[in-house]
Amino acid sequence: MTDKSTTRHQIVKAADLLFYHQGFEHTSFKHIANDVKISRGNFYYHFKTKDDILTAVMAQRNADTTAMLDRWELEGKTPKDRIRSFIHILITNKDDIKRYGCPVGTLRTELAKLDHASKGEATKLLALFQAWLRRQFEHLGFSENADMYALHLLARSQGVSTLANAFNDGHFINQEVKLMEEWLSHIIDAAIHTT
Amino acid sequence: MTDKSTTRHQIVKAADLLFYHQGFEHTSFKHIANDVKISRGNFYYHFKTKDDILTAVMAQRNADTTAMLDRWELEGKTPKDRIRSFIHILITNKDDIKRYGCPVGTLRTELAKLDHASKGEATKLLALFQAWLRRQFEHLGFSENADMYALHLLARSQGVSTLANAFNDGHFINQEVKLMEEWLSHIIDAAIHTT
DNA sequence: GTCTATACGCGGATAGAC
DNA sequence: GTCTATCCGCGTATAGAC
Repeated sequence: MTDKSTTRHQIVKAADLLFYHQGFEHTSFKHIANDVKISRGNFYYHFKTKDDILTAVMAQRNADTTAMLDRWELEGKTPKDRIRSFIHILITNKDDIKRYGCPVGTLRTELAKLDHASKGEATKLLALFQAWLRRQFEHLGFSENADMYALHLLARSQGVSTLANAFNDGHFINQEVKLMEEWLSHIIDAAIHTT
Repeated sequence: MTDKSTTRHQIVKAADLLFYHQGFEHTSFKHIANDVKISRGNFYYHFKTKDDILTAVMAQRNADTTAMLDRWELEGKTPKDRIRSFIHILITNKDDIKRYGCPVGTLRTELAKLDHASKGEATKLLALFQAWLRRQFEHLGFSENADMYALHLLARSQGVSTLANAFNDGHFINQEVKLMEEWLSHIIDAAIHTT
């Protein structure tokens, strides 16, 4: 665990938020410097280039996401509970999603368009969720369809974020979360009745 | 119908593609000028600012989308057929979606982050699809849930585009299109059995 | 470790010749 | 209607004082 009070960490934290809120390319050193309350020149003591900041942001996100998935793994008693933890981040982060969309999806899309060196890291973040979900579905007994279900759920979550942001609609999130939970219950029930 | 051979129209067409492929902010006059093969200065005879170009692009997209929806309306014999036309653009545009995501969704997300004046126009484009889908569901007899179904389908389409782009996965598109068609048949069947 | 001053290039935008 | 030349501000990045 790195010390969270260091200037370096404050830069990473501020940059992460700004990249999420305004986009990576649009965010300048000036923006970050204002938030962290340091001078623009001071930056280059901590990071050589803007891309280096992005690299640090991606590493931090990766660590945070991994920690969150581990936590869900511990807290959820059943795979179904754990998958519901995933579905419910849409509710937990509702306000941010309405305002800025999904932090993972939107940044990845931007970096892909810029053909940025870190776009692979951004995709890894999505893959982290995908692999975790797949494991949960496997534990539910879906050996064959686990991967399909994981991607399906991830896609629905992305779509909900995109539209909730576009129409600034929190009610829609609640509605879709309910549908996802029903879908989850349904495929589990259907599997039981087949065996 | 405006003359498609004019320089003005060529600029709009080139800009539209570049905004889609590389993003609006990242695209410079140089990029567009290279594609259209005119000098940078010549631009300002046709458009006063970069934002003016975007406005023209959005107007063109709006017209094109409206025309496409009208065409689907005529070609589809039943509302179900028409909704399937919507679902199938994912297949039709598969290659572009894999490479660049959904043109409507990704540009809208970018403009929202930039808090750009045209972000409302971009949202209107999504709303065009939404209203059209809602009407189809209403024609199917869903008076109460028509809006929910329209948003649901739109969200799934957005999510599929996002992930197909992230994982560069065309097979996933086929898979999800099939699931959407099954979902459509299912809600129609369920409604019949209730009445 | 943090600051100020500054170099440098790029992108948007203007002026004016042809 | 298209061109070249040019201005200007901003953003990244560097140098060097404190």
